[in-house]
Amino acid sequence: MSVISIQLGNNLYCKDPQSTELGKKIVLHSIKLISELGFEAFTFRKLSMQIDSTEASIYRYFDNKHRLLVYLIAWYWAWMEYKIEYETHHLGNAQEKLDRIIRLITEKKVPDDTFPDIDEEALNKIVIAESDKTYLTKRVDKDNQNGLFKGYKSLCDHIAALISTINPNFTFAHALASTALEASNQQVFFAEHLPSLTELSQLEDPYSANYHFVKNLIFKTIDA
Amino acid sequence: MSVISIQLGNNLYCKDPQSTELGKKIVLHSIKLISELGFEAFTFRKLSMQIDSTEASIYRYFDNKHRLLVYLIAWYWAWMEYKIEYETHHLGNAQEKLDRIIRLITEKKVPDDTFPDIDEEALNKIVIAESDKTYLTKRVDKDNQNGLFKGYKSLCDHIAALISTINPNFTFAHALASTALEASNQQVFFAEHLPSLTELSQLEDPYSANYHFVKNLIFKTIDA
DNA sequence: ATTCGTTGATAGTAATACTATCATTTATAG
DNA sequence: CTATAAATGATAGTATTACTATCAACGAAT
Repeated sequence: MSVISIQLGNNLYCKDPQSTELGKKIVLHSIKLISELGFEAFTFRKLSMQIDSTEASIYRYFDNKHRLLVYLIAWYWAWMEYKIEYETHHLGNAQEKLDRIIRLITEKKVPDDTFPDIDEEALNKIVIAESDKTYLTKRVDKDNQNGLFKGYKSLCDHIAALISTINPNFTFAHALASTALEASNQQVFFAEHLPSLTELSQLEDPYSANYHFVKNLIFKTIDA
Repeated sequence: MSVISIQLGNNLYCKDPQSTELGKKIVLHSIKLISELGFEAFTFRKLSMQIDSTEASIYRYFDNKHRLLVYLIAWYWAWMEYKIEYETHHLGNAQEKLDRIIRLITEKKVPDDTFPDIDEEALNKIVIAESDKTYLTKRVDKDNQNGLFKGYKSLCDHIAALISTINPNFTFAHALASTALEASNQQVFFAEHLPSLTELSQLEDPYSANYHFVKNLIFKTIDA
C-alpha cells in the first residue's frame, strides 16, 4: 500500500512535523484551534494544552506561530496543486483545464480521505480568513527569499500559463491569476461577514455562484 | 475661509482625534509609525514616545491599536469618496464616471494640500499593506454592526451602482466592485514584494499598468 | 548496557496590551 | 481674575504573550 503525502520545503519548518507523532498532533490540532480561535488568539500555550505537551516541544517544530500558519497554508496550496494535477492531466485543452481549476478552487471543501490527519474543511476556513497574513508582514521579502510562498506562486504560474495559452496577447496573465485566486477566497469571506460587498450570500448556492463569478471574470477578461 | 474635514462616524473612536491637538498628533504620527514599522510592531508605547505623551493618553482616543487602524483606513476611504465625488459629479455617463474612479483608485497617491495633517502617501502604504487586517479578525461581525466599515461598503455600492447602470443584466456588480477594489491594492503589494504574482513590476509605469489592468478587468467582465 | 534522540517539566525574561489612580496643567465660565 | 472642570501626564501595576534555557526522563537503536 502506497501512502501519498504532501512533501513541503524544509524551510517551512524547523523539524518536519510529518516525521513524528507529536508533529502530526501539532498540525492536526493547530488547524482545529486556529480555525476556532482565529490566528490572533491562537497561542502555542493553548495548543500545547490541547495536545498535552509543552510550548518548548512545539517550538522544536516551528520557530513561531506565524511559521506554523505559513506551513499550513503551504500545505493547502500543495494539496490544491495535487488535486488539480490529478483532475486535469487528462483534459485536452487549456480552456477545459482552466475551467476545472476554477471549479476546484471555488468548490466547497470536504474531507479528503487521502490525508486523514488533515481536516480540509477547517483548513479551508483558515485559508479564507488568515492566509493573507502569511505575507502581510514586514518579513515578506525574507520569507519569500526563503521559498515560503513557492506553492502559491507555482499555482499562480500554472493558471497564468493556461491563460496565456488561451490568449497569448493578454498582458496580465499573472495579475489576473492572482486576482482570481484571492477573489475566490475573499468572496466567501465577504459572503459570510460583509455580505453587502458581494452577491454570493443572496444566491441559493454561494459556492456555485462563486464558481460562475470567477469563471466569468477570467474568461471574459482574457477574450481578445 | 472654509476648512474641509473628513467627518467620521463616532464609533470609530473613543474621543474624536480631530477635536484636539493631541488627537491630531496621534493620527499624524501613527500614520508615520505604522507605515514604517508595520502594524504588528507598532505599539501605543512607541507612539506615545514619538509624540512625547503617554500610553494612557492615547487610550483615551482609541480603545486599542486595531481601532486606530480601522479609523485610519476609514479616513482613507472617506477621502477617496470625497475625491471621487469631486472629480466625477460633472461627468455625463456611467462609463466615464467608472473610468475616472478606476483612475483615482489606481493612481499614485500624492500629498493632498486640503488635509495638511495627513500624509496621504504613507496612509496609502498602510492601506495596501494593512487594510485587510481591519476585517480579518474574530470581531468582524461586531465591528461591522458598529458601522466601522461603512465607508468601504459605500464606495463598493457606488461602484456597483455604476456597473449595474452600464449592464443591468450583470449579476455580480458588488462582487466585481469589491474584487476590483481589493485587487487594485493587492497588485501594488505584489509588484513590490511578490513580483512573480503580477506583471505590474515589469512594466515601465506600474501605476498606469494597474489602471489598465483593473479597467480591463471591470469593463470586459461586465460586457454583455 | 550504553547512548542518542525525543519529549516533558520547570523556570525565567522582556515586551505587550492594557487598567487604575492621582497630580498637574490648561481651558472656560462666572 | 478666580473657580472649576476637562484634558493630559506621571506612575504603577497586571495578566498574557512569545519566547529561551536547562535538565531530567524515557524509549529505541547499537
